[in-house]
Amino acid sequence: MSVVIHMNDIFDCKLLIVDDEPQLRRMVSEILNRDGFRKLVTAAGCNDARRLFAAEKPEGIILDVALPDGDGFSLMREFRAVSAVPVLFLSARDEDENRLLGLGLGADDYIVKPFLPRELTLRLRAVLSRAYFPVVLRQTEKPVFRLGETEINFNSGTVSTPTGALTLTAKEYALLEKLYENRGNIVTGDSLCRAAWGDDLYGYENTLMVHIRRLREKIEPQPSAPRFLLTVRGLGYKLMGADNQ
Amino acid sequence: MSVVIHMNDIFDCKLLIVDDEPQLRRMVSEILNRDGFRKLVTAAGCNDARRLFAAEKPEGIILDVALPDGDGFSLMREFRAVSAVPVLFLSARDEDENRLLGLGLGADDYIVKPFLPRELTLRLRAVLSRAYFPVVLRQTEKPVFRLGETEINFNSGTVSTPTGALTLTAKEYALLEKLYENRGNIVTGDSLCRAAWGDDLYGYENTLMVHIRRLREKIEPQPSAPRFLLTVRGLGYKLMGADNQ
DNA sequence: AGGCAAGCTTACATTTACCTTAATTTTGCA
DNA sequence: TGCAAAATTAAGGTAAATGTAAGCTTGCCT
Repeated sequence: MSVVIHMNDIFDCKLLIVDDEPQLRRMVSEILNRDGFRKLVTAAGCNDARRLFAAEKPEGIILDVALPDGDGFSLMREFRAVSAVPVLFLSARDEDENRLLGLGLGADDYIVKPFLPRELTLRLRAVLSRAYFPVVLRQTEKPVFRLGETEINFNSGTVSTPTGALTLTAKEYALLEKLYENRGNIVTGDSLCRAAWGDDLYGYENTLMVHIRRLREKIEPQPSAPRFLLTVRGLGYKLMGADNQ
Repeated sequence: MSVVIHMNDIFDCKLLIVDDEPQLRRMVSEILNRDGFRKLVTAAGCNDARRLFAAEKPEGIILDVALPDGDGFSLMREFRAVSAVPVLFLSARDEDENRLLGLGLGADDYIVKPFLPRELTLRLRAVLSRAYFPVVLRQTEKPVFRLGETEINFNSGTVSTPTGALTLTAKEYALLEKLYENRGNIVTGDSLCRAAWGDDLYGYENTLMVHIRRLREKIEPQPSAPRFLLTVRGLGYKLMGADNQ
């Protein structure tokens, strides 16, 4: 449980993405956003990056090695001169790999393009965890989510209703978290399964439904007539956002 | 911001699995299916594979090195002569490994049997990602689409009109998505059917019309006099683009 | 004009995806 | 080890989504 809470706080980090290719900027943004990072800032070049670094004070940087108006290595040295912000490099070819290793710049990690979305997220999480471990421990506040009369607290994994407080089980927590991250949007059953059981599950279709049912029993005033956790027949499930979309 | 609710990515790739052992065919199919790949075609030998390659036009191939009526290497050369389809080899023994590496055939990757389910999926995903990088990029964006007063949100699968919000069913979603992807252009009835029912549909002509009608009821202010989802007699249907083309 | 084919509409039948409950198995913990 | 909580499996039920059919309308061609 504590691990989950710890991970959740990593996602609050403000990240600066520096790449000259708009496509790649958008892709990285989408991957990270989809995987839970909410505070993303992008820069197209060194000058942009310097300005945003000063203005936004990001807590993590994803940095392309090759930039049109300079290079990632020297940019990182600048940043490192004034802050210990963790940096994750994106390098286009293996040849950069040697430079990264050899220069001993203190890059926290690097990824060679093309990369798997999952890999980016995993490495970034690792980098941020290492850097902010002591801080993160203290920063255990996560916003409470309201659904009508019921309040969901992801820090404690509890749901408080007018009739009392309940605690979520591990699977319930995982499912609700995934739904919450995509609140307002449809989440496929497949996606939910992966969130709760990982990529390698071989189980009955029904299992997910039973868990959804139990979750509804905890968060819905009337589980049989759900108002917040809706099923979208043929597509998946959807948790209502604050704006009821 | 936008969350991909469909598997609009590498999981949409049609895959051809070539292996002479029925057991292995089934196992690979099950692993891939379980991990999210939905379009799987299997072949028992070279001839089968050739036929299916021509008929199905797979977007990825998993190919056993040893086949009863030929060998995987030459089969791949044939495929590669006419297409850049990514190929993932399954080799029974380590000795094949040297050949794979040495021949420089351009195999995208290979796995030595026996392998972990997870490894197969991961390597395949990597192979497909590399191959379809630009395609995947384009498909991950799902902005909100406006048609006059009505707004279509593909993320939440909802249509909001001046009189309230409606949700799309699975078939309606599939059809509208296809029309949206080709907005401004005519989409044949056949193409729409394939989008909603897959390649193997046996049904009444009428079915599509009924669904189009239902869709119109949700997105058109006046379903009987459509302004956005037009029928093009003898050809198909057309969804108006933002510029009403 | 009139006939024909393509498409529309409506009501009804059927299917399938999902729900529900309960029994069974597994897991976590003392 | 044994108990309690959680997770999974299983079976039967249900309604929304989908499919079917039959009669109707529209546009096109001779």
